[in-house]
Amino acid sequence: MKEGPSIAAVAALIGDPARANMLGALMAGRALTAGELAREAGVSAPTASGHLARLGQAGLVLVEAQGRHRYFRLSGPDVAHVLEGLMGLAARTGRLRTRPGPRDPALRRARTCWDHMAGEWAVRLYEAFLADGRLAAAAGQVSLTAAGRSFFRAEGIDVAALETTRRPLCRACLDWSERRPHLGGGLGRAILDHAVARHWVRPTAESRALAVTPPGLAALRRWAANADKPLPATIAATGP
Amino acid sequence: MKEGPSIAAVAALIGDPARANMLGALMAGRALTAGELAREAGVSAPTASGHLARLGQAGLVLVEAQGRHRYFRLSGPDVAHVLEGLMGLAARTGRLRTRPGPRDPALRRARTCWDHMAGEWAVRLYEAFLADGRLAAAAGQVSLTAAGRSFFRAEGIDVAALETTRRPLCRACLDWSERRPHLGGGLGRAILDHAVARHWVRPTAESRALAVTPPGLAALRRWAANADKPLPATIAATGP
DNA sequence: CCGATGCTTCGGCGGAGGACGAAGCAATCG
DNA sequence: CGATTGCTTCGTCCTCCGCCGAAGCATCGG
Repeated sequence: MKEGPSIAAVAALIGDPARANMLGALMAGRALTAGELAREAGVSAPTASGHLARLGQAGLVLVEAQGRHRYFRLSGPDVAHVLEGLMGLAARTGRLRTRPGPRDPALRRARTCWDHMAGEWAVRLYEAFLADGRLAAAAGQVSLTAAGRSFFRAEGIDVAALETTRRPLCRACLDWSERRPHLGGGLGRAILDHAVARHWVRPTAESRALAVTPPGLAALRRWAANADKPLPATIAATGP
Repeated sequence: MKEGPSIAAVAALIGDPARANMLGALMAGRALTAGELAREAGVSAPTASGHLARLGQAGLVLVEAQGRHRYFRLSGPDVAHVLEGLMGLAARTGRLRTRPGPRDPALRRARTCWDHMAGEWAVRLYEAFLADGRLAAAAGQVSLTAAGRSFFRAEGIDVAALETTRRPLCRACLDWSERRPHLGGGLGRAILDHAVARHWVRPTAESRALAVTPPGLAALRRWAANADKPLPATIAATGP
Protein backbone atom coordinates (compact mmCIF):
# COMPACT_ATOMS: atom_id res chain seq x y z
CA MET A 1 0.00 0.00 0.00
CA LYS A 2 0.91 3.63 -0.45
CA GLU A 3 3.50 3.07 -3.05
CA GLY A 4 4.60 5.16 -5.93
CA PRO A 5 4.35 8.86 -6.46
CA SER A 6 1.52 10.56 -4.65
CA ILE A 7 -1.07 11.02 -7.33
CA ALA A 8 -3.52 12.45 -4.83
CA ALA A 9 -1.75 15.79 -4.66
CA VAL A 10 -1.71 16.31 -8.42
CA ALA A 11 -5.22 15.07 -8.87
CA ALA A 12 -6.50 17.30 -6.08
CA LEU A 13 -4.77 20.19 -7.77
CA ILE A 14 -6.62 19.50 -11.00
CA GLY A 15 -9.75 18.68 -9.06
CA ASP A 16 -10.62 22.19 -8.02
CA PRO A 17 -13.21 23.74 -10.36
CA ALA A 18 -11.39 27.03 -10.72
CA ARG A 19 -8.07 25.39 -11.49
CA ALA A 20 -9.70 22.86 -13.78
CA ASN A 21 -11.28 25.66 -15.77
CA MET A 22 -7.94 27.37 -16.09
CA LEU A 23 -6.27 24.20 -17.29
CA GLY A 24 -9.14 23.60 -19.67
CA ALA A 25 -8.68 27.05 -21.11
CA LEU A 26 -4.97 26.42 -21.55
CA MET A 27 -5.81 23.26 -23.48
CA ALA A 28 -6.38 25.53 -26.45
CA GLY A 29 -2.60 25.66 -26.64
CA ARG A 30 -2.21 29.41 -26.36
CA ALA A 31 -0.58 31.13 -23.43
CA LEU A 32 -2.99 33.23 -21.39
CA THR A 33 -2.45 35.99 -18.85
CA ALA A 34 -3.36 35.67 -15.21
CA GLY A 35 -6.28 38.03 -15.65
CA GLU A 36 -7.69 36.13 -18.58
CA LEU A 37 -7.45 32.93 -16.63
CA ALA A 38 -9.16 34.55 -13.67
CA ARG A 39 -12.09 35.55 -15.88
CA GLU A 40 -12.04 32.12 -17.48
CA ALA A 41 -12.31 30.45 -14.11
CA GLY A 42 -14.87 32.90 -12.81
CA VAL A 43 -12.85 33.91 -9.76
CA SER A 44 -11.29 37.11 -8.54
CA ALA A 45 -7.75 38.09 -9.37
CA PRO A 46 -6.29 37.24 -5.95
CA THR A 47 -7.86 33.81 -5.99
CA ALA A 48 -6.59 33.12 -9.46
CA SER A 49 -3.14 34.28 -8.52
CA GLY A 50 -3.00 31.79 -5.69
CA HIS A 51 -4.22 28.97 -7.89
CA LEU A 52 -1.72 29.76 -10.61
CA ALA A 53 1.10 29.85 -8.10
CA ARG A 54 0.19 26.37 -6.94
CA LEU A 55 -0.14 25.06 -10.48
CA GLY A 56 3.24 26.51 -11.29
CA GLN A 57 4.85 25.05 -8.20
CA ALA A 58 3.54 21.63 -9.13
CA GLY A 59 5.02 22.01 -12.59
CA LEU A 60 1.74 21.80 -14.43
CA VAL A 61 2.03 25.23 -15.99
CA LEU A 62 4.93 27.44 -16.99
CA VAL A 63 5.07 31.18 -16.57
CA GLU A 64 6.63 33.81 -18.74
CA ALA A 65 6.62 37.41 -17.65
CA GLN A 66 6.15 39.94 -20.40
CA GLY A 67 5.91 43.52 -19.28
CA ARG A 68 3.26 43.73 -16.64
CA HIS A 69 1.56 40.60 -17.91
CA ARG A 70 2.37 37.08 -16.88
CA TYR A 71 1.64 34.47 -19.49
CA PHE A 72 0.81 30.95 -18.41
CA ARG A 73 0.79 27.83 -20.54
CA LEU A 74 0.69 24.09 -19.97
CA SER A 75 4.14 22.78 -19.25
CA GLY A 76 4.04 19.96 -21.76
CA PRO A 77 2.16 17.39 -23.78
CA ASP A 78 2.03 14.99 -20.86
CA VAL A 79 -0.07 17.44 -18.89
CA ALA A 80 -2.39 17.92 -21.85
CA HIS A 81 -2.56 14.19 -22.25
CA VAL A 82 -3.65 13.62 -18.68
CA LEU A 83 -6.27 16.34 -18.97
CA GLU A 84 -7.58 14.69 -22.10
CA GLY A 85 -7.73 11.38 -20.34
CA LEU A 86 -9.70 12.95 -17.53
CA MET A 87 -12.09 14.42 -20.08
CA GLY A 88 -12.57 10.97 -21.46
CA LEU A 89 -13.36 9.59 -18.02
CA ALA A 90 -15.72 12.46 -17.32
CA ALA A 91 -17.49 12.00 -20.63
CA ARG A 92 -17.85 8.30 -19.96
CA THR A 93 -20.07 8.89 -16.98
CA GLY A 94 -22.38 10.98 -19.14
CA ARG A 95 -21.82 14.01 -16.94
CA LEU A 96 -21.32 16.74 -19.45
CA ARG A 97 -20.81 20.36 -18.63
CA THR A 98 -24.10 21.74 -17.47
CA ARG A 99 -24.04 24.99 -19.42
CA PRO A 100 -24.38 24.28 -23.14
CA GLY A 101 -23.80 27.78 -24.41
CA PRO A 102 -24.68 29.09 -27.86
CA ARG A 103 -21.09 28.55 -28.85
CA ASP A 104 -21.46 24.83 -28.36
CA PRO A 105 -22.26 23.85 -31.97
CA ALA A 106 -19.20 25.68 -33.28
CA LEU A 107 -17.16 23.95 -30.65
CA ARG A 108 -18.50 20.61 -31.65
CA ARG A 109 -17.72 21.27 -35.28
CA ALA A 110 -14.05 22.12 -34.98
CA ARG A 111 -11.82 23.06 -32.10
CA THR A 112 -8.28 22.70 -30.88
CA CYS A 113 -7.27 19.86 -28.63
CA TRP A 114 -4.02 21.04 -27.08
CA ASP A 115 -2.15 21.38 -30.37
CA HIS A 116 -4.19 19.45 -32.90
CA MET A 117 -7.71 19.53 -34.26
CA ALA A 118 -10.76 17.94 -32.68
CA GLY A 119 -14.47 17.89 -33.35
CA GLU A 120 -16.58 16.74 -36.26
CA TRP A 121 -14.14 17.83 -38.90
CA ALA A 122 -11.17 16.23 -37.21
CA VAL A 123 -13.01 12.94 -36.91
CA ARG A 124 -14.09 13.17 -40.54
CA LEU A 125 -10.50 13.75 -41.64
CA TYR A 126 -9.27 10.87 -39.57
CA GLU A 127 -11.79 8.47 -40.98
CA ALA A 128 -11.18 9.70 -44.52
CA PHE A 129 -7.44 9.17 -44.13
CA LEU A 130 -8.13 5.62 -43.02
CA ALA A 131 -10.56 5.02 -45.88
CA ASP A 132 -8.09 6.39 -48.40
CA GLY A 133 -5.28 4.23 -47.11
CA ARG A 134 -3.26 7.24 -46.03
CA LEU A 135 -3.36 6.05 -42.46
CA ALA A 136 -3.47 2.46 -41.36
CA ALA A 137 -4.77 1.14 -38.07
CA ALA A 138 -3.52 -2.23 -36.92
CA ALA A 139 -3.71 -3.74 -33.46
CA GLY A 140 -5.03 -0.47 -32.12
CA GLN A 141 -2.12 1.57 -33.43
CA VAL A 142 -2.22 4.14 -36.16
CA SER A 143 0.57 4.60 -38.64
CA LEU A 144 1.24 6.58 -41.76
CA THR A 145 1.28 4.55 -44.99
CA ALA A 146 3.54 5.19 -47.95
CA ALA A 147 0.55 6.68 -49.77
CA GLY A 148 -0.13 8.93 -46.83
CA ARG A 149 3.49 10.03 -46.66
CA SER A 150 3.51 11.11 -50.28
CA PHE A 151 0.09 12.73 -49.92
CA PHE A 152 1.13 14.94 -47.02
CA ARG A 153 4.44 15.65 -48.69
CA ALA A 154 2.59 16.82 -51.80
CA GLU A 155 0.36 18.98 -49.62
CA GLY A 156 3.39 20.66 -48.14
CA ILE A 157 3.81 18.95 -44.78
CA ASP A 158 7.34 17.86 -44.00
CA VAL A 159 6.73 14.39 -42.63
CA ALA A 160 10.40 13.47 -42.56
CA ALA A 161 11.14 16.31 -40.15
CA LEU A 162 8.38 15.11 -37.86
CA GLU A 163 9.84 11.66 -37.72
CA THR A 164 13.11 12.85 -36.26
CA THR A 165 11.41 13.82 -33.00
CA ARG A 166 10.59 11.41 -30.24
CA ARG A 167 6.97 12.39 -30.36
CA PRO A 168 4.63 9.80 -31.87
CA LEU A 169 3.83 10.72 -35.44
CA CYS A 170 0.30 9.42 -35.32
CA ARG A 171 -1.85 9.06 -32.29
CA ALA A 172 -5.52 8.19 -32.04
CA CYS A 173 -7.01 10.64 -29.60
CA LEU A 174 -10.53 10.02 -28.39
CA ASP A 175 -12.77 12.94 -29.26
CA TRP A 176 -15.01 13.72 -26.31
CA SER A 177 -17.80 15.25 -28.35
CA GLU A 178 -17.83 12.65 -31.10
CA ARG A 179 -16.82 9.67 -29.00
CA ARG A 180 -14.71 8.58 -31.93
CA PRO A 181 -10.99 9.00 -32.44
CA HIS A 182 -9.28 11.82 -34.27
CA LEU A 183 -5.65 12.30 -35.20
CA GLY A 184 -3.18 13.60 -32.65
CA GLY A 185 0.57 13.27 -32.40
CA GLY A 186 3.15 15.15 -34.41
CA LEU A 187 1.23 14.78 -37.65
CA GLY A 188 -1.93 16.00 -35.96
CA ARG A 189 -0.12 19.09 -34.84
CA ALA A 190 1.40 19.64 -38.27
CA ILE A 191 -2.03 19.42 -39.87
CA LEU A 192 -3.43 22.04 -37.53
CA ASP A 193 -0.47 24.32 -38.16
CA HIS A 194 -0.93 23.78 -41.87
CA ALA A 195 -4.65 24.57 -41.70
CA VAL A 196 -4.03 27.72 -39.68
CA ALA A 197 -1.17 28.90 -41.88
CA ARG A 198 -3.31 28.56 -45.00
CA HIS A 199 -6.28 30.23 -43.31
CA TRP A 200 -8.43 27.15 -43.60
CA VAL A 201 -9.38 27.59 -39.98
CA ARG A 202 -9.04 30.55 -37.67
CA PRO A 203 -8.63 30.21 -33.91
CA THR A 204 -11.22 32.26 -32.08
CA ALA A 205 -10.12 34.62 -29.38
CA GLU A 206 -12.42 33.54 -26.62
CA SER A 207 -12.74 29.81 -26.98
CA ARG A 208 -11.17 26.65 -28.25
CA ALA A 209 -13.51 26.72 -31.23
CA LEU A 210 -12.00 26.94 -34.71
CA ALA A 211 -13.82 28.95 -37.33
CA VAL A 212 -13.72 27.25 -40.71
CA THR A 213 -13.23 29.75 -43.54
CA PRO A 214 -14.88 29.27 -46.94
CA PRO A 215 -11.63 28.23 -48.64
CA GLY A 216 -10.97 26.05 -45.62
CA LEU A 217 -14.30 24.36 -46.08
CA ALA A 218 -13.40 23.51 -49.66
CA ALA A 219 -9.98 22.27 -48.66
CA LEU A 220 -11.28 20.13 -45.82
CA ARG A 221 -13.96 18.71 -48.11
CA ARG A 222 -11.26 17.81 -50.57
CA TRP A 223 -9.19 16.08 -47.89
CA ALA A 224 -12.18 14.29 -46.46
CA ALA A 225 -13.82 13.38 -49.73
CA ASN A 226 -14.03 9.73 -48.85
CA ALA A 227 -15.16 10.01 -45.28
CA ASP A 228 -18.68 8.93 -46.01
CA LYS A 229 -17.60 5.51 -47.14
CA PRO A 230 -18.42 3.05 -44.42
CA LEU A 231 -15.44 1.98 -42.45
CA PRO A 232 -14.76 -1.65 -41.66
CA ALA A 233 -14.45 -0.90 -37.99
CA THR A 234 -13.81 2.08 -35.79
CA ILE A 235 -10.58 1.98 -33.95
CA ALA A 236 -10.42 3.28 -30.43
CA ALA A 237 -6.81 3.20 -29.56
CA THR A 238 -6.82 4.25 -25.98
CA GLY A 239 -5.36 2.53 -22.99
CA PRO A 240 -1.94 1.10 -22.24
CA MET B 1 -14.77 29.18 -21.27
CA LYS B 2 -16.12 26.22 -19.37
CA GLU B 3 -16.38 23.92 -22.27
CA GLY B 4 -16.13 20.20 -22.52
CA PRO B 5 -16.76 17.58 -19.90
CA SER B 6 -16.19 18.65 -16.34
CA ILE B 7 -12.83 17.22 -15.50
CA ALA B 8 -12.87 18.81 -12.07
CA ALA B 9 -15.32 16.30 -10.65
CA VAL B 10 -13.30 13.29 -11.75
CA ALA B 11 -10.01 14.80 -10.75
CA ALA B 12 -11.34 15.78 -7.34
CA LEU B 13 -12.54 12.23 -6.93
CA ILE B 14 -9.06 10.92 -7.59
CA GLY B 15 -7.57 13.75 -5.59
CA ASP B 16 -8.58 12.53 -2.17
CA PRO B 17 -5.73 10.63 -0.46
CA ALA B 18 -7.91 7.75 0.68
CA ARG B 19 -9.49 7.26 -2.73
CA ALA B 20 -6.14 7.70 -4.46
CA ASN B 21 -4.67 4.97 -2.30
CA MET B 22 -7.54 2.67 -3.17
CA LEU B 23 -7.13 3.32 -6.87
CA GLY B 24 -3.40 2.82 -6.53
CA ALA B 25 -3.97 -0.53 -4.89
CA LEU B 26 -6.31 -1.52 -7.69
CA MET B 27 -3.56 -0.65 -10.17
CA ALA B 28 -2.11 -4.04 -9.34
CA GLY B 29 -4.88 -5.40 -11.54
CA ARG B 30 -6.51 -7.65 -8.99
CA ALA B 31 -10.00 -7.13 -7.64
CA LEU B 32 -10.04 -6.30 -3.94
CA THR B 33 -12.78 -6.38 -1.35
CA ALA B 34 -14.10 -3.29 0.36
CA GLY B 35 -12.39 -4.27 3.59
CA GLU B 36 -9.03 -4.76 1.95
CA LEU B 37 -9.34 -1.39 0.29
CA ALA B 38 -10.25 0.21 3.59
CA ARG B 39 -7.10 -1.18 5.16
CA GLU B 40 -5.13 -0.18 2.08
CA ALA B 41 -6.33 3.39 2.35
CA GLY B 42 -5.92 3.52 6.10
CA VAL B 43 -9.50 4.48 6.81
CA SER B 44 -12.40 2.87 8.62
CA ALA B 45 -14.91 0.63 6.90
CA PRO B 46 -17.71 3.21 6.78
CA THR B 47 -15.45 5.81 5.27
CA ALA B 48 -14.18 3.38 2.67
CA SER B 49 -17.69 2.34 1.83
CA GLY B 50 -18.64 5.91 1.09
CA HIS B 51 -15.58 6.45 -1.05
CA LEU B 52 -16.16 3.28 -3.02
CA ALA B 53 -19.76 4.20 -3.63
CA ARG B 54 -18.66 7.49 -5.13
CA LEU B 55 -15.96 5.86 -7.24
CA GLY B 56 -18.49 3.37 -8.52
CA GLN B 57 -21.04 6.03 -9.30
CA ALA B 58 -18.48 7.91 -11.33
CA GLY B 59 -17.69 4.75 -13.25
CA LEU B 60 -14.08 4.54 -12.18
CA VAL B 61 -14.46 1.17 -10.50
CA LEU B 62 -16.74 -1.79 -11.03
CA VAL B 63 -18.26 -3.87 -8.29
CA GLU B 64 -19.01 -7.54 -8.21
CA ALA B 65 -20.80 -8.99 -5.24
CA GLN B 66 -19.67 -12.44 -4.23
CA GLY B 67 -21.29 -13.81 -1.16
CA ARG B 68 -20.85 -11.31 1.60
CA HIS B 69 -17.84 -9.75 -0.09
CA ARG B 70 -17.90 -7.02 -2.66
CA TYR B 71 -15.02 -7.05 -5.07
CA PHE B 72 -13.89 -3.82 -6.67
CA ARG B 73 -11.68 -3.38 -9.70
CA LEU B 74 -10.77 -0.59 -12.07
CA SER B 75 -13.39 -0.26 -14.76
CA GLY B 76 -10.98 -0.26 -17.67
CA PRO B 77 -7.58 0.46 -19.14
CA ASP B 78 -8.46 4.10 -19.67
CA VAL B 79 -8.77 4.61 -15.94
CA ALA B 80 -5.46 2.88 -15.37
CA HIS B 81 -3.94 5.00 -18.08
CA VAL B 82 -5.04 8.24 -16.48
CA LEU B 83 -3.72 7.08 -13.11
CA GLU B 84 -0.41 6.28 -14.72
CA GLY B 85 -0.32 9.67 -16.32
CA LEU B 86 -0.95 11.30 -12.97
CA MET B 87 1.89 9.26 -11.50
CA GLY B 88 4.11 10.62 -14.23
CA LEU B 89 3.11 14.18 -13.45
CA ALA B 90 3.61 13.59 -9.75
CA ALA B 91 7.02 12.07 -10.31
CA ARG B 92 8.01 14.99 -12.50
CA THR B 93 7.74 17.43 -9.66
CA GLY B 94 10.11 15.31 -7.62
CA ARG B 95 7.49 14.87 -4.93
CA LEU B 96 7.76 11.20 -4.17
CA ARG B 97 5.83 9.35 -1.54
CA THR B 98 7.25 10.31 1.80
CA ARG B 99 7.40 6.87 3.34
CA PRO B 100 10.01 4.77 1.59
CA GLY B 101 9.25 1.46 3.23
CA PRO B 102 11.49 -1.59 3.29
CA ARG B 103 9.46 -2.95 0.43
CA ASP B 104 10.56 -0.10 -1.79
CA PRO B 105 13.62 -1.77 -3.39
CA ALA B 106 11.61 -4.84 -4.36
CA LEU B 107 9.01 -2.55 -5.81
CA ARG B 108 11.58 -0.73 -7.83
CA ARG B 109 12.96 -3.98 -9.14
CA ALA B 110 9.77 -5.49 -10.53
CA ARG B 111 6.12 -4.73 -10.06
CA THR B 112 2.85 -4.76 -11.88
CA CYS B 113 1.58 -1.71 -13.67
CA TRP B 114 -2.14 -2.37 -14.10
CA ASP B 115 -1.72 -5.54 -16.18
CA HIS B 116 1.87 -5.50 -17.36
CA MET B 117 5.31 -5.39 -15.79
CA ALA B 118 7.13 -2.30 -14.60
CA GLY B 119 10.35 -1.56 -12.74
CA GLU B 120 13.98 -2.23 -13.48
CA TRP B 121 13.40 -5.58 -15.07
CA ALA B 122 10.62 -4.34 -17.30
CA VAL B 123 12.77 -1.48 -18.53
CA ARG B 124 15.65 -3.88 -19.13
CA LEU B 125 13.45 -6.17 -21.16
CA TYR B 126 12.12 -3.29 -23.20
CA GLU B 127 15.57 -2.01 -24.00
CA ALA B 128 16.86 -5.49 -24.80
CA PHE B 129 13.96 -6.09 -27.17
CA LEU B 130 14.83 -2.87 -28.93
CA ALA B 131 18.54 -3.75 -29.05
CA ASP B 132 17.78 -7.20 -30.42
CA GLY B 133 15.50 -5.84 -33.13
CA ARG B 134 12.48 -7.58 -31.69
CA LEU B 135 10.81 -4.26 -31.15
CA ALA B 136 11.27 -1.18 -33.28
CA ALA B 137 10.72 2.39 -32.20
CA ALA B 138 10.08 4.93 -34.94
CA ALA B 139 8.66 8.42 -34.54
CA GLY B 140 7.86 7.71 -30.93
CA GLN B 141 5.85 4.61 -31.66
CA VAL B 142 6.77 1.07 -30.79
CA SER B 143 6.01 -1.87 -33.02
CA LEU B 144 6.78 -5.55 -33.14
CA THR B 145 9.22 -6.60 -35.85
CA ALA B 146 9.08 -9.84 -37.81
CA ALA B 147 11.96 -11.11 -35.71
CA GLY B 148 10.08 -10.21 -32.58
CA ARG B 149 6.94 -11.92 -33.78
CA SER B 150 8.76 -15.20 -34.36
CA PHE B 151 10.64 -14.83 -31.09
CA PHE B 152 7.53 -14.47 -28.99
CA ARG B 153 5.78 -17.15 -30.99
CA ALA B 154 8.67 -19.52 -30.25
CA GLU B 155 8.46 -18.61 -26.58
CA GLY B 156 4.82 -19.56 -26.55
CA ILE B 157 3.03 -16.22 -26.78
CA ASP B 158 0.22 -16.12 -29.30
CA VAL B 159 0.87 -12.78 -30.95
CA ALA B 160 -1.69 -13.32 -33.70
CA ALA B 161 -4.48 -13.61 -31.17
CA LEU B 162 -3.41 -10.35 -29.57
CA GLU B 163 -3.61 -8.55 -32.88
CA THR B 164 -7.28 -9.30 -33.32
CA THR B 165 -8.21 -7.05 -30.40
CA ARG B 166 -8.58 -3.30 -30.61
CA ARG B 167 -6.01 -2.84 -27.91
CA PRO B 168 -2.61 -1.56 -29.04
CA LEU B 169 -0.15 -4.42 -29.27
CA CYS B 170 2.84 -2.40 -28.13
CA ARG B 171 2.78 0.69 -26.05
CA ALA B 172 5.65 2.54 -24.47
CA CYS B 173 4.63 3.26 -20.90
CA LEU B 174 6.75 5.62 -18.86
CA ASP B 175 8.10 3.89 -15.78
CA TRP B 176 7.81 6.23 -12.83
CA SER B 177 10.68 4.74 -10.88
CA GLU B 178 13.09 4.41 -13.79
CA ARG B 179 11.94 7.43 -15.76
CA ARG B 180 12.41 5.34 -18.86
CA PRO B 181 9.79 3.50 -20.89
CA HIS B 182 8.75 -0.09 -20.50
CA LEU B 183 6.41 -2.22 -22.59
CA GLY B 184 2.67 -1.98 -22.07
CA GLY B 185 -0.22 -2.80 -24.37
CA GLY B 186 -1.52 -6.23 -25.24
CA LEU B 187 1.95 -7.70 -25.62
CA GLY B 188 2.98 -6.24 -22.29
CA ARG B 189 0.06 -7.93 -20.67
CA ALA B 190 0.78 -11.21 -22.42
CA ILE B 191 4.37 -11.12 -21.23
CA LEU B 192 3.30 -10.64 -17.63
CA ASP B 193 0.76 -13.45 -17.92
CA HIS B 194 3.46 -15.63 -19.44
CA ALA B 195 5.92 -14.83 -16.67
CA VAL B 196 3.38 -15.52 -13.97
CA ALA B 197 2.17 -18.74 -15.58
CA ARG B 198 5.71 -20.10 -15.78
CA HIS B 199 6.48 -18.97 -12.23
CA TRP B 200 9.15 -16.57 -13.32
CA VAL B 201 7.60 -13.95 -11.10
CA ARG B 202 5.15 -14.27 -8.30
CA PRO B 203 2.70 -11.49 -7.36
CA THR B 204 2.97 -10.64 -3.70
CA ALA B 205 -0.14 -10.54 -1.62
CA GLU B 206 0.30 -7.17 -0.02
CA SER B 207 1.82 -4.99 -2.69
CA ARG B 208 2.31 -4.42 -6.37
CA ALA B 209 5.81 -5.86 -6.10
CA LEU B 210 6.67 -8.95 -8.12
CA ALA B 211 9.04 -11.49 -6.59
CA VAL B 212 11.44 -12.88 -9.15
CA THR B 213 12.03 -16.61 -8.66
CA PRO B 214 15.42 -18.24 -9.39
CA PRO B 215 14.25 -19.83 -12.64
CA GLY B 216 12.59 -16.54 -13.46
CA LEU B 217 15.86 -14.75 -12.94
CA ALA B 218 17.53 -17.07 -15.42
CA ALA B 219 14.73 -16.66 -17.92
CA LEU B 220 14.67 -12.88 -17.66
CA ARG B 221 18.46 -12.77 -18.01
CA ARG B 222 18.15 -14.84 -21.14
CA TRP B 223 15.50 -12.51 -22.59
CA ALA B 224 17.38 -9.40 -21.60
CA ALA B 225 20.85 -10.57 -22.57
CA ASN B 226 21.49 -7.57 -24.78
CA ALA B 227 20.18 -4.72 -22.66
CA ASP B 228 22.40 -1.67 -22.44
CA LYS B 229 22.25 -1.40 -18.68
CA PRO B 230 24.21 -3.60 -16.27
CA LEU B 231 22.22 -6.34 -14.61
CA PRO B 232 20.60 -5.63 -11.27
CA ALA B 233 23.08 -7.24 -8.94
CA THR B 234 20.83 -8.38 -6.15
CA ILE B 235 18.52 -11.31 -6.17
CA ALA B 236 15.58 -11.02 -3.83
CA ALA B 237 13.85 -14.19 -4.86
CA THR B 238 12.56 -16.28 -2.05
CA GLY B 239 11.25 -19.75 -2.64
CA PRO B 240 7.58 -20.33 -3.28
C1' DC C 1 -31.99 -21.06 14.62
C1' DC C 2 -27.93 -17.93 16.88
C1' DG C 3 -23.57 -15.74 16.55
C1' DA C 4 -19.92 -13.87 13.59
C1' DT C 5 -18.39 -11.38 9.67
C1' DG C 6 -18.69 -7.95 5.82
C1' DC C 7 -20.65 -3.98 4.36
C1' DT C 8 -23.80 -0.01 4.43
C1' DT C 9 -26.51 4.13 6.22
C1' DC C 10 -26.98 7.84 9.53
C1' DG C 11 -25.61 11.73 12.41
C1' DG C 12 -22.34 14.82 14.30
C1' DC C 13 -17.66 16.49 14.71
C1' DG C 14 -13.66 18.87 13.00
C1' DG C 15 -10.11 20.71 9.97
C1' DA C 16 -8.45 21.94 5.48
C1' DG C 17 -8.69 25.10 1.95
C1' DG C 18 -11.11 28.17 -1.26
C1' DA C 19 -13.35 32.61 -1.44
C1' DC C 20 -12.89 37.72 -1.23
C1' DG C 21 -11.39 42.79 0.20
C1' DA C 22 -7.77 45.75 1.23
C1' DA C 23 -3.31 46.99 0.58
C1' DG C 24 1.33 46.83 -1.66
C1' DC C 25 4.68 46.52 -6.00
C1' DA C 26 5.81 46.71 -10.74
C1' DA C 27 5.16 48.39 -15.35
C1' DT C 28 2.98 51.23 -18.94
C1' DC C 29 0.82 55.60 -20.51
C1' DG C 30 -0.53 60.35 -21.04
C1' DC D 1 5.67 62.53 -13.00
C1' DG D 2 0.95 61.20 -11.32
C1' DA D 3 -2.54 57.92 -12.96
C1' DT D 4 -3.93 53.56 -14.46
C1' DT D 5 -3.53 48.72 -15.07
C1' DG D 6 -1.90 43.91 -13.85
C1' DC D 7 -0.62 41.04 -10.42
C1' DT D 8 0.64 39.55 -5.74
C1' DT D 9 0.51 39.11 -0.55
C1' DC D 10 -2.01 39.28 3.70
C1' DG D 11 -5.79 38.46 6.76
C1' DT D 12 -10.28 36.70 7.55
C1' DC D 13 -14.49 34.30 6.83
C1' DC D 14 -16.96 30.27 5.89
C1' DT D 15 -18.35 26.31 3.43
C1' DC D 16 -17.47 21.78 2.21
C1' DC D 17 -16.14 17.25 2.92
C1' DG D 18 -13.63 13.57 4.98
C1' DC D 19 -13.67 11.09 9.31
C1' DC D 20 -15.53 8.07 12.84
C1' DG D 21 -18.99 5.60 16.15
C1' DA D 22 -23.29 3.49 16.51
C1' DA D 23 -26.75 1.07 14.49
C1' DG D 24 -28.95 -1.64 10.69
C1' DC D 25 -29.02 -5.36 6.80
C1' DA D 26 -27.30 -9.03 4.48
C1' DT D 27 -24.53 -13.54 4.25
C1' DC D 28 -22.13 -17.53 6.03
C1' DG D 29 -21.07 -20.96 9.69
C1' DG D 30 -22.42 -23.92 13.29
